[in-house]
Amino acid sequence: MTQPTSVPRNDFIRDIIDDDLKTNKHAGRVATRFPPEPNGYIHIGHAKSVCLNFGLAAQYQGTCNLRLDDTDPLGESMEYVESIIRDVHWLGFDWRDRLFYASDYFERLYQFAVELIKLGDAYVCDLNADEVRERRGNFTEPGQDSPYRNRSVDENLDLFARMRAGEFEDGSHTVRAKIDMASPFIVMRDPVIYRIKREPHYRTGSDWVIYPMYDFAHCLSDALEGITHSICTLEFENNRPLYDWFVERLIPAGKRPNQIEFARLNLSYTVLSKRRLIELVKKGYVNGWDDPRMPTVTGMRRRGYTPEAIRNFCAAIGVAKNDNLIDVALLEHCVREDLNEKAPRAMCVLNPLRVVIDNYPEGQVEAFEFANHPQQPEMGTRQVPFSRVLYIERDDFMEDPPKKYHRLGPGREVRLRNAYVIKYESMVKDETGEVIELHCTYDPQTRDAAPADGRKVQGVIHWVSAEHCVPAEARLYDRLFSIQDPGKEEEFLQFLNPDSLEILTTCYAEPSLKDADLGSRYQFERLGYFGVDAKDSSGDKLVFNRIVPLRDSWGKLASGEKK
RNA sequence: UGGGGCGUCGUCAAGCGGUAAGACACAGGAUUUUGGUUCCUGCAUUCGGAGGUUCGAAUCCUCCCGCCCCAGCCA
Repeated sequence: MTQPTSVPRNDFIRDIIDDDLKTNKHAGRVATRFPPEPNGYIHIGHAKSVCLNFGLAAQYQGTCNLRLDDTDPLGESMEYVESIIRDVHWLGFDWRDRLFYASDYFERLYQFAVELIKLGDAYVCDLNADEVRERRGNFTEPGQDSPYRNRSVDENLDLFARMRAGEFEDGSHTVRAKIDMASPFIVMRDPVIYRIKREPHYRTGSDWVIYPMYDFAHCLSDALEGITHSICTLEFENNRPLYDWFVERLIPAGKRPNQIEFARLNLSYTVLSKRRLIELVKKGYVNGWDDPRMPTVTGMRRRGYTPEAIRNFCAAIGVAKNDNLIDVALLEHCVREDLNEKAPRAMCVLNPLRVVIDNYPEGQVEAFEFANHPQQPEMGTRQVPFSRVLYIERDDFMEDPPKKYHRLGPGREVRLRNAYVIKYESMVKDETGEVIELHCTYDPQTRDAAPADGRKVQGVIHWVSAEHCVPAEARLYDRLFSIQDPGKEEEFLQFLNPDSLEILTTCYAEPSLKDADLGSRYQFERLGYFGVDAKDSSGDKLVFNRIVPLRDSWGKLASGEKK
């Protein structure tokens, strides 16, 4: 597995690390970690964190662990763990043997809590959740001490052991850190560090009925793994005093990790809230976590995005502390930039219109050899048959074309890509008045040359031989949400774009695509980009996903008209 | 409302007292057998606002304004 060279800009974090290195704070080490909770699939927002953490480690010749932060059994599963492992690998990062689970630390975390109790810094509280909330105070008023706050160490130790042994009901007791009920940091008002929860854990089963809370588990897990820089998102800034509080009490100086926060990714027209993505999947608005409309890593993979493109995107957006709403156009730019270079070209007709070349010999077939890429001859060539009857894109003909339209219409000429210039002769309509067939003539001299008389033919359209083309299943997707920032809206489902419905249609591809390498990507000239996805293909059918959505609707995409 | 953060082009983002990088987007133009690509060109006299310090301020000070986060036994 290659470690990507493109890392996000991360100046302010680099400054911190450089400073720590200078003062020899962590004995010259740089150790980071990517710590997702396995309660969903990772998305483009996680990718930013992955690139940052692994990128920083690579930049400083340090290490980056993959840690599953599985301290709340509710909603966590092995399926999610496996998806995370797969997706981080796919993105191009390698943690070698540094795969960890917070759940592997349950015993050690328990011992840390015992130690904290012995220090007199934690106690067992008999208040239930409602009672705790009532006594927490609010932004302007301090909270009140729990009546159980001053139990003896021995009593606390005994109670905690009995919590672990399952003697108490769920929610009846907690272990709380004894800090300050009047702290302006709400999180410091005697936070719960252990709760009773009879929920089977996907890894530890029913071994435990008590589970550590994030604030307690995370910092200590970092310390246990020797993490030096624990990078998380901005909303944890308020938790940093608590992070430090635990670490200062339980971890020797010199081995204490530091938390650094950066702004999470927000993408226009995209929902990145895990809670909401789960809702989209569970309620069936999409076909699953890997639906090409999902902003998940696996969804983007099925849509034809490349790991390189995603990494470049993460590098391009930078890392800072400003709240942001990145224009999805930047993501699409990165995808285009990468695919433009590596995607072989092909022709395909989505909405066919039959064209008969009247002066082309009946039964004749020419096998043209086309370059797979206009700028990269090393990508080779392919054979494409040309014959008397072709299909062209319906939008490439207009009965009454506007001024700037330079494709086919009455009295017009157009070039068939890589082949001849053809001239319109007549059209055939059905009883409803719809054009169902065009008759044209071709100019045999124009195969690899401009018209001899110097006349200009501006339009170039794609085509496929009716007799030889292969039908394929095309899946067309538009963006899921219609407003720029659905992530900010409570009722985000009402902003589902009606045009985002999966469109299944038959397209007609050139025959060379029958042997297409499923899983690879093609750019369909004059159509935009499509990916070919192996996972969803059946038999010898081809499945195309639109990779880069153009701004407008599908109709405009095919016609490509400006304004 | 108390606290924690953040405010530089439409969107991101450099800048760290010496006179506003870059990217995307957008607008022109050139090349082009993809209306693609590529290639030029343009795009913040100004850094949330107002004062102040200084020869000099986006950078330092003061006040004000705006946005985000925190009152889960979620992470």
